[in-house]
Amino acid sequence: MTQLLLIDDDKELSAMLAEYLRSEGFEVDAVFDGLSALEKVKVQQYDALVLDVMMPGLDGFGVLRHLRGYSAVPVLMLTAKGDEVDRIVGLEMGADDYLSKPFNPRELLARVRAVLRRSQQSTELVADNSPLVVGKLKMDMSSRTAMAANRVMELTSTEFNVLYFLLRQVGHIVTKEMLSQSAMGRSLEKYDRSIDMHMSNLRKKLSQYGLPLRIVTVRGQGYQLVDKA
Amino acid sequence: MTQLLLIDDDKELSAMLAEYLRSEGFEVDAVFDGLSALEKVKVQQYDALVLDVMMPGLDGFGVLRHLRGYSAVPVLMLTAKGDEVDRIVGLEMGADDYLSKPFNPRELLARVRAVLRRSQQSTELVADNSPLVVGKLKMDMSSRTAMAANRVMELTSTEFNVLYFLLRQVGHIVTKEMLSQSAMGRSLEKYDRSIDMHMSNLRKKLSQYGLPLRIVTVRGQGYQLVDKA
DNA sequence: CGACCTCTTTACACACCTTTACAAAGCTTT
DNA sequence: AAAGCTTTGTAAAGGTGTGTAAAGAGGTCG
Repeated sequence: MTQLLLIDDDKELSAMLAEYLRSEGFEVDAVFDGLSALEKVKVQQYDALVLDVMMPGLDGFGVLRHLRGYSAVPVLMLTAKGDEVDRIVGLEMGADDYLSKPFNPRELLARVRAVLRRSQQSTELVADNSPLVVGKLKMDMSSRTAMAANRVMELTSTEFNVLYFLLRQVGHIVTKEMLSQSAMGRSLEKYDRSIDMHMSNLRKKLSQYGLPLRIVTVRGQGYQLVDKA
Repeated sequence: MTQLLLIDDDKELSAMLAEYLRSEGFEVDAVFDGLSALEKVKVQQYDALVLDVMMPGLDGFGVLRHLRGYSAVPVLMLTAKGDEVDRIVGLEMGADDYLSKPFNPRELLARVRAVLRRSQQSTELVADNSPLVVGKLKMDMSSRTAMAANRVMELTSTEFNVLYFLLRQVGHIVTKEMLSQSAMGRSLEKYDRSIDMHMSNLRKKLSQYGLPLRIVTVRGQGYQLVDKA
């Protein structure tokens, strides 16, 4: 069953949308403010979020910014202003799609489905552990080996995890928190510089093996693997 | 030419609205009952419908329900004053927007345009990070690089974010609040001058790389990127 | 045990971002 | 037109985040 979380302070609209989405076969939870949403997401795994921008207290952008520090769950944003700029701000902050209020519920349904379809495609890649290839770099999770143009890369275990995670998100920013979780299985603590050191070492190895890949620092946000070719 | 169909049993109001919308550049047909409306849409393709709920015979809901069996044409509904239930029923049945009577014709115009814009937008691909090109400047989010006529621009992370946001809105004013949200991920606080400093630095770099782009200040409102070419 | 490997922490330099401070420009009030 | 207030431009100071060498802390293996 596909689980959705609806976050909108307009309770009447929420109820209506929830009912409509349930009638289409989704399991729907609804909360009416940003903080409740963050709490909900902590204890329950959702397939997608429908998030209103305009809310008292923590608004939609705030929720999204917080969320993107540790989660890649698909988010569809709703905004009252039919304003293109809000849409772009949202998308740049990591929303997956956008719908301006008022909207046709059927369009919401179509977009929720589209967002789910897209995320499904990328999680299929995740679930399957067939080799991941970008340019001259090939990484195989099942044998935990990395090949740089047919040459085996000598990577430590953590380096492998870090590079693998970066490679899966090539072209996108990943936060240190995400890297810490996925490569070392723990939360990032204050003054923890491990990730930085692994990055430093990985950069050396990338150039040492002549790979046209760069690890770009995005100050205050994280790192991004870039394919120069 | 954009084609509209007006459906309202009030002939005097219809005539007035039709004339007003024509003066704004639309092609407008008007009918005065639900059945005529359904016949009209069978033989003619409209870009949007303006549909009154309260009509003798087949009312607006009836028209909409029938219509949605075979058409996705954008529909703007006119409802009785402050009738919340009508609004919800209408949206649930697939209306794209609603307006309560009596209304300002200019608001009708704005909403018709909004509905048209949305219906056009909804087919566009969303969350797109393909390179953005304006004149000699090309910015690519997936590699976080900016090229000034084939020369890589040396930009800091935040400068990149700011310029990217300005570029997406080239020719339009963007507020400092929006810039702060999209480039730094936080709200603009009072006495916060960071954006101003980034603008100052970006202006230096734009001229340093010989780009024919100016960052224009719009006092009290924000900034605007202008292509001089 | 010591030699080796890996990961983490420390330490310092540097780059980047924000704040401060003041000058200048623009708008409003008198 | 002058005075007063607000907003903006920008140099410089201050604070924070990042790069990386080196030392420390565990672990494994002979």
